[in-house]
Amino acid sequence: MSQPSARRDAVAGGAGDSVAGVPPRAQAIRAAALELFTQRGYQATTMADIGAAVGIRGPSLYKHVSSKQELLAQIMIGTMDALLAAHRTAVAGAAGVAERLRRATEAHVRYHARHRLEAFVGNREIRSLEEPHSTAVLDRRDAYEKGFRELVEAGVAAGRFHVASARLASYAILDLGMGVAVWYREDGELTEDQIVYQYSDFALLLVGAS
Amino acid sequence: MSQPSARRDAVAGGAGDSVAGVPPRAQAIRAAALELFTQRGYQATTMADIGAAVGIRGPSLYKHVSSKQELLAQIMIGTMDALLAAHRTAVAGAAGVAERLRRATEAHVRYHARHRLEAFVGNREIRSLEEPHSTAVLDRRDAYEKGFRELVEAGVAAGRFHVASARLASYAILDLGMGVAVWYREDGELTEDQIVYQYSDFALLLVGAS
DNA sequence: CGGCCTAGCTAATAGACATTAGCCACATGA
DNA sequence: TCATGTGGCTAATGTCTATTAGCTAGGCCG
Repeated sequence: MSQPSARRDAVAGGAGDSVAGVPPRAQAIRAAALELFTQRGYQATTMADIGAAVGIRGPSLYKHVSSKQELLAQIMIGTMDALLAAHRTAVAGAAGVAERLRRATEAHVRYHARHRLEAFVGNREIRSLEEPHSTAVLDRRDAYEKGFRELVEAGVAAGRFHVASARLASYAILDLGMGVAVWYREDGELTEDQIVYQYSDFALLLVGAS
Repeated sequence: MSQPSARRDAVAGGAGDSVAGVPPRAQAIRAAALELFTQRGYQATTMADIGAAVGIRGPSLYKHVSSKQELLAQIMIGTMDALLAAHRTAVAGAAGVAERLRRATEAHVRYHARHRLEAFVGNREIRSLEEPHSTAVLDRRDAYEKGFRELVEAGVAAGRFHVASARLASYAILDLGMGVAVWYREDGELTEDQIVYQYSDFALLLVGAS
């Protein structure tokens, strides 16, 4: 396998990051909601729980956010946008289809490790989203999957990759990353970089990169 | 890669199968619950929904099952037992560590395709389980993961596999199968066998089988 | 025929929970 | 000093839901 990309910091934009113009209290609420949604799930998390996590009562939350559903929607749409942005940045300016796939996989896996809460909730709570948020997220998800599939197809067309089904290979690579969000821990036995590079190697193996 | 195993039918025991001694109405209820839990999630599914799916009212369900929680627990524990049994059957009597890993992966992926509802719910609703069911399922899940990890470790010890981390490789293989339960459809463009064999090849590639 | 079990029903029970209403303390700035 | 906006609180409100109670029709066994 070729060398991993040297760019290790191209992933940002998670729901916990501070955003200009958004009051800090609202940020803290979003962060607490993210944590609780991850641990208990959206439906099992009450507004009182979220309030308690930031030291206030449930009803007081409405001074900062408009509804529980909006909290979820912001997390999920923000996550998909960050993921799409990371993908585009990773792929841009990479030479050759194998290098592009490597970079895309690195960004994918890195995002799922570094923002595992967002990614976890993003993957599991689509059913809890109401319209129009639901389609907003599904559209972005489809676009993201399409990006990977086209990368694989381009490699096949160029004779550099060898797969029975481009769709199957891209699903496999995406599923690998999503798994990371489930089990990754910052204090685990493997560092983020180790996982990112291993999984990128896996991706190139899967597509039979020559 | 070597030839896929010829055994294509060693996976059974899903929650929808008829089981001796369990009245048919209870079976139908379990099947309906499984479908609804998959589509909407456990919490979002009401007893009235499940009742409607079998043509009766919510409270009438209690003539057949003892609680909503018991419905979930039976699905999840039954699923894990079936998965463990399929794994043991697949591995038993296989010659060589690569063949054992291939068979185990085949069984894993085949179960997740053929019983995608059970597998889907089994993966996503652990948080909805109450004790002692929760630990019952987690214990089985750990045992299952351990089975794969030991397979990979045995291959490494025998000098047949080459991985940086046996744990990472086994997580990757397991995650691949779980992904199948999310997107697999019987009428999709790929048959169950195509997916099973492709993914088994992927597994052997991932561990660098020689 | 007549009792009884099965499996359904509707009505009550009891508790959550998101969200709204209305009140109050306090800081800030004129 | 005082008017005002902010951000908290408690107390409704209205709805939803699992589960239990109590009733009934109908089939099966004597």
